Amino acid sequence: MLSIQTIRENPQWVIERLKVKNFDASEMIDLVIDLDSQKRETQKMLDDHLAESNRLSKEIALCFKEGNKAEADSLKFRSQELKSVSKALEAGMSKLVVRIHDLMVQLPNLPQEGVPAGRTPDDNEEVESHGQMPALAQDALPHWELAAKYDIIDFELGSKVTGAGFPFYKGKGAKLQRALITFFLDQAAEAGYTEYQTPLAVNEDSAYGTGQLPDKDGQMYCITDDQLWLIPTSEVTLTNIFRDVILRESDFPIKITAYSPCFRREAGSYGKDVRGLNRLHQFDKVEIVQVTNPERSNQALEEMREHAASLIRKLNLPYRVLKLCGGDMSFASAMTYDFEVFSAAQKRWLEVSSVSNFESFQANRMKLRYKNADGKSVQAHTLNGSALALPRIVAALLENNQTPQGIIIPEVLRRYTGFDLID
RNA sequence: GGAGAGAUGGCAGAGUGGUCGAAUGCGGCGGUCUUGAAAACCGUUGGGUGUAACAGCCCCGGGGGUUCGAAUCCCUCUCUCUCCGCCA
Repeated sequence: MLSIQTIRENPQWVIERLKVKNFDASEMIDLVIDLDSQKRETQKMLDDHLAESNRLSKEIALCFKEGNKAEADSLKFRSQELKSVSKALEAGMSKLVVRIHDLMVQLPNLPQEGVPAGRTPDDNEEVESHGQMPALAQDALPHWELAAKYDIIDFELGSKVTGAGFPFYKGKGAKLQRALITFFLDQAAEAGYTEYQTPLAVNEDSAYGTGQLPDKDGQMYCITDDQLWLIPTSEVTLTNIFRDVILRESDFPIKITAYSPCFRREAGSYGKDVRGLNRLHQFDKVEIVQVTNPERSNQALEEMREHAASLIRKLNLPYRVLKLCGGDMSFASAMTYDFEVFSAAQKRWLEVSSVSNFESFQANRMKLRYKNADGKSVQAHTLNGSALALPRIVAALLENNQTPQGIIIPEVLRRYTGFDLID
């Protein structure tokens, strides 16, 4: 959520910035500003009435002490009158607060100056590419066929036991999953991230805090009986650790990581996008999160970008990094890099990581602050990124590393898998 | 799941209707003393909103109610602890 101060002080600038995200905010901003000034006016009146009530109460107490009952009764009467006015003002206030809030949560985060304008993924800007495209044989197989051939992933069994998009991993396939998770976590630890194991479900406040609610609830699985949501990423649990927290500047940078399964409904997806491992309802991911002060957050973003890139390099996969255009960025992000690996048999780029700086957008929502040098509490900045999401990495590894003898396991993973070939 | 107890400032812990935003202790910060440190002593020390700065207003787990007035009384929710049951 943007801060109301930003909107108050610079409405035109906010509108301009949001155009980069193809969001026409002019009407909403006007309305917010109007409601906000009404709110402030009402607040002032209400405060004055309350001040008078407080004063009268003290006077009444004094009258009782002096035994002046008649005076006390007349003051009581006045106080009651005041109170009914206060009640009306208060009702008006809370209506305004709700209306303002409802509008505010609909405003996306402002993209940074460097974010390219654009509407579709075609407008994203490639900022880095690395690695050789593998030269595969003519009869190279897509990963879902390789998975069946070597009996390492069973999609049909998942469909039977749970539903489409919930695969079983089996034998060397299961071990490969475990190896990747451990490899990613070890690398994160080496980069200074503290490992967490978090709950896999969150309450409504948390889902709201990172922005999944109020309007992205269609993407999450909900446990209605207990009003819990399955996490779509451990970003939700990791970031909500800091909900309603006031940190000290010396706590920065906070760097934390977690492996978790992620649950996504992915309503509306279809076709080749959901084939095999390309898009699942449950998948594994190692997430990295940083909380830091505003001055350092872009530096932190670059550091996280390099971390994700180094993982892909170590796995020997060809990849490219895209700076997302305004239209392709998420609601909450101010700057996002996407990482795509090339999955050679499908001949497709697959997104395996997304690293974002949310600046104070999430922090404002969840009241995450820190005390700066002046002793003022100000909003911290939050960032997160995948490091990395497993299924598409597995897809690319299977496809790119296939040989007549079997699938070759990258050097760095062998100490974790205990084997160097899937055959 | 059943029975009971509780939730107060960074922590501990007073406060059961009227200058209580809250005693006291610890911790933190500043100072005196010291070559330096410790100890001792003195001072200071919650959050939010608002203002040019004051003032004012709100906050004693969350929400609602009673009252002129609520940390204190009532209702409700959440959480914690103790005992019993069940259980990886």
